[in-house]
Amino acid sequence: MTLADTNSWTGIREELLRRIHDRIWQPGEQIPHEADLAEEFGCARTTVNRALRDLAESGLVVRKRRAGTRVALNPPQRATLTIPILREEVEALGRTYRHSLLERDFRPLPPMLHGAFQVSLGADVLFLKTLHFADDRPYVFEERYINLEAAPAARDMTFEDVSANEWLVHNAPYSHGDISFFAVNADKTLSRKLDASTGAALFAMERITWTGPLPITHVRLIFAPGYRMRTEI
Amino acid sequence: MTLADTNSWTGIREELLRRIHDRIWQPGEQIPHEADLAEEFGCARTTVNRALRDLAESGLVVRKRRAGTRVALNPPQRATLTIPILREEVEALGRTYRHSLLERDFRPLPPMLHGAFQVSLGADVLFLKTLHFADDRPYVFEERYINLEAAPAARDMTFEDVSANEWLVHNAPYSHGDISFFAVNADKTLSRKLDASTGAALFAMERITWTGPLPITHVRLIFAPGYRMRTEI
DNA sequence: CACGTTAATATGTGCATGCATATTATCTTA
DNA sequence: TAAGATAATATGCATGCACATATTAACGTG
Repeated sequence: MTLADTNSWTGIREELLRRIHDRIWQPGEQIPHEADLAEEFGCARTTVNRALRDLAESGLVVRKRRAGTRVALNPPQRATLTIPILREEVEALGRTYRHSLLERDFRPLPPMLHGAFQVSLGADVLFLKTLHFADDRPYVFEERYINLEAAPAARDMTFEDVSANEWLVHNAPYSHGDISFFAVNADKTLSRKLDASTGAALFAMERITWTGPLPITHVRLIFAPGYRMRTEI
Repeated sequence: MTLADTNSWTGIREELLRRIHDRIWQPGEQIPHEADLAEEFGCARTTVNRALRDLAESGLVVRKRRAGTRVALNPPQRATLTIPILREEVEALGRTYRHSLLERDFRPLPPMLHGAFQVSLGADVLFLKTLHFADDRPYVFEERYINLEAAPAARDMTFEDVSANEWLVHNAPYSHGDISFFAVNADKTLSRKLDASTGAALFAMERITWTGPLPITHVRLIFAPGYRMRTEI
């Protein structure tokens, strides 16, 4: 083995990876089963299992009971995005964060969201419009709807000191959510707020979170020109 | 416990999750250690370990040896994107995939990429320009550079039947890579190829993959208007 | 021969245990 | 008292074993 030549599960994973990369095991081909590999490496089956489980998680091998383990035919690229709260993202860049609340009111949910974001009929939601800055330069424009049934305490928050973003993370943890990423053209408002030329292509993210069946918040973040969301695979 | 009231590691994970959501354990607070939890749930420490490891992976708790496990202060949203090869993405939508090769030649690497994509000085790379279709409607515009030192067999491929995308997945597996996502305005070429109005905001992705220290390919994908990349968290 | 039953098999998971390792607290000693 | 050695402790990891479960292959039986 190369580096971790111990019988650690990571070491075994590396060796299995090597065999896949070097085409010793072809894509689609079945690889020896756990017991055989355990014997070959002189370790417990549990250890091999751990390594194989990890490879399966990253999509490189496909496992099925009784059918065995085979090298994935089309290993999907699986990228993990870490989306921190904006303040932390800005501060991690070594810049100073601040935000300014542009609007805050209670209103009925706009019909556009009725499908994805189901609140009680006729109930008002809290609407917030916020501009986030990095070193006094606009960074993100945020529009947010908060379901007061899921986070009643939000009614009394001004969200001037602490951003809704951050407050919700601490006060209304979600169980699951949907995220989507897309591009939008800067309209007049956006171009003014984000210091972009009208029509500029802006990177945007939309997110809905729920706690159980109850929607918590719908937020759309539109990033200033030049923003890139990066990750490693 | 709620649903999986067995002493399975998933059941224990659910219960731990519930306690975090319900603020029984506050953010930043230290939670009981594995041995205690194991005793409480009447299971082996290994099982609790498995559950905690999973929570740590998703960023909800932070673990340190000796220091114990504590609920994360700012649980980062961690989203896993699955990026399949384009053909599979299109076919999964129930549409018919095809692609057409627009350009293919050997050229020196453009200076813009010299930083991120280091090939031998003066070596030519294979440049490909491809348009991907879904049901005969343009779907993605692709510009790709292939390092022939990493994938020499690419020199003899026409990439007319099988896309470079797919061919590389099968023939030049990568060990790691960088991905970034951003927005671009459609210039004249793009708007013509992708059937978009000039200036339209388009979602784009750039990806570099390596095998060890050797760069394999640099690709920029620009999606037709309206594209959204989605995932669940 | 078709079809349902049964057996074989590979992975999935749980348990008890022991040692490894990182980190913190405590105790020495100059 | 400050600094270094040492002990205590919580998590990390490996082992060996047993049983669960999904899936395939083999087998009967009408």
